[in-house]
Amino acid sequence: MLETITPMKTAEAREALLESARKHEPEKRGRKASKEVRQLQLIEATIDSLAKRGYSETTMADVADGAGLSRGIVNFHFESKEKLLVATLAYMADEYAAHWRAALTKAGDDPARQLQALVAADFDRSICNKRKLAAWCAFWGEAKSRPTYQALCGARDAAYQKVFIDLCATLKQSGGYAFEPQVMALALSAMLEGLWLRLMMGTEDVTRETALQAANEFLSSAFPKHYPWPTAGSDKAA
Amino acid sequence: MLETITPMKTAEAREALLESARKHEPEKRGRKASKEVRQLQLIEATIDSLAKRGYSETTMADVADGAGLSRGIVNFHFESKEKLLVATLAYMADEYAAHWRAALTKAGDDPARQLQALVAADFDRSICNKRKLAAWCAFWGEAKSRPTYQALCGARDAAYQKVFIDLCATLKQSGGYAFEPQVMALALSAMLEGLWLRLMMGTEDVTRETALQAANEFLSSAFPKHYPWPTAGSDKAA
DNA sequence: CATCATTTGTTGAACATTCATTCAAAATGG
DNA sequence: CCATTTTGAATGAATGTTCAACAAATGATG
Repeated sequence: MLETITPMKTAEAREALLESARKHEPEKRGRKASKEVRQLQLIEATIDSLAKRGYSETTMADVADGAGLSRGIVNFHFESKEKLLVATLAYMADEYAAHWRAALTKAGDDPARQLQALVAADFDRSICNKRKLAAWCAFWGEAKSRPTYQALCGARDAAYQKVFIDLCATLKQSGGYAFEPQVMALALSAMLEGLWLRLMMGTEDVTRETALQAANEFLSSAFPKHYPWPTAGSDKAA
Repeated sequence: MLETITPMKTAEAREALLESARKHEPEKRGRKASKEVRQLQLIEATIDSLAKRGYSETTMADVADGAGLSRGIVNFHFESKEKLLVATLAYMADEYAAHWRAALTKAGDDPARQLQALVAADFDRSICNKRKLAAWCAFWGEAKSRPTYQALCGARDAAYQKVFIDLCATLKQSGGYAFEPQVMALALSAMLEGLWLRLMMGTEDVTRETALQAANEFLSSAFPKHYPWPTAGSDKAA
């Protein structure tokens, strides 16, 4: 009955919703804009549910409730639960890709800066928060037995792996390192994902800052000429 | 708290039971297996189902069918589906811990050998195969919203993290490295888990051998004095 | 050893619940 | 007034659990 805007969940979700709405619809055309906004609203509610209840406990009813809408609405905007989840994963993959590319562009032309920027981007607040990480992990857990998820998660990796390999090869040239670029790139990207996993679990006292620190120590170890260790002069409290 | 029937047997006795459990008896039904064997049989069937269908699609009926038994049997040996899954995770965690400790013991007293042995153990065939990795990942995906899973997965990490830290600290001493042991240990363990994730996905051409190679390159980068790079003479297949 | 009683393990159908989907009706907006 | 969107109850399928009956092992008794 009351059509007042239902209170958006987190400020974060609201921000993402509005930003995406602007991005996808530069010139709002009434009905269509409303439709897209509603879809994003449902996708955000899906991420919330995945983070809060896990994949296996995420229900259509919970998504609809989370969005403050009625039960049947999801099957109207998305044909089925399966398609809603695929759309959610695609949304997160797109968001990640955009963030990743932006970081790469912003880093300029120096390969060393580029690599560091890509690593740091993985731990940016907008990408790396418990809510999104939990959703990613929920999909990972199902990816093995779902080709569609596997493809979307795989696309996330494969496209970036080549850039990592090229950067490793370039730095190897200029630094005279002994590693194999392909192998080192695999180790690097695996470590980034592993740190995400650790952050998601959240059992230990691993924070975004700690994780980024670990990633940077990896860079200093693998590319000492490009990322020199901080000198003893700086503080190093345990 | 939930101390289900987890017989702390020796590795040999456990292996014998497992072998009996894996055996598929085409003979007529009837009780011809001890309680422990039947439980292991059901746990193995659960791992199969998790690997084949994923967590959310794993049903009691599928587990029973996979074990070649009737529908109601699981609720007899395990009280509920939830407890079956907890027992399965506990079983895998125990198996991993035993394998890990055995590798550490077998490595002798040299810290460098110990660390390398622990890394290599993670990619041993008995532990690191698609079936088990898929099951692990299925639990990871649900761990965020399930304290019990989180505790069991967390125990897997926390106990070993300290050993990693100590080994890193020791090697730092003898090698004069600049890293912070805690941070390097985090990077190392995260990379190992990330490689597992990559292996599980199985999209790229990442094999157990490739993954181990990446882990060893990490060791060579972080501890160059202890794990020197292979000279140009050795093979380096792409 | 034979027979019976008891415990233990197993079955499969019945039951209750949860949940995705459908759809007719109502609401909304142009 | 028409097209579009939303609602909420109805529906049917899937699934975890229960349970009464049954079968096999074990033990007791003569």
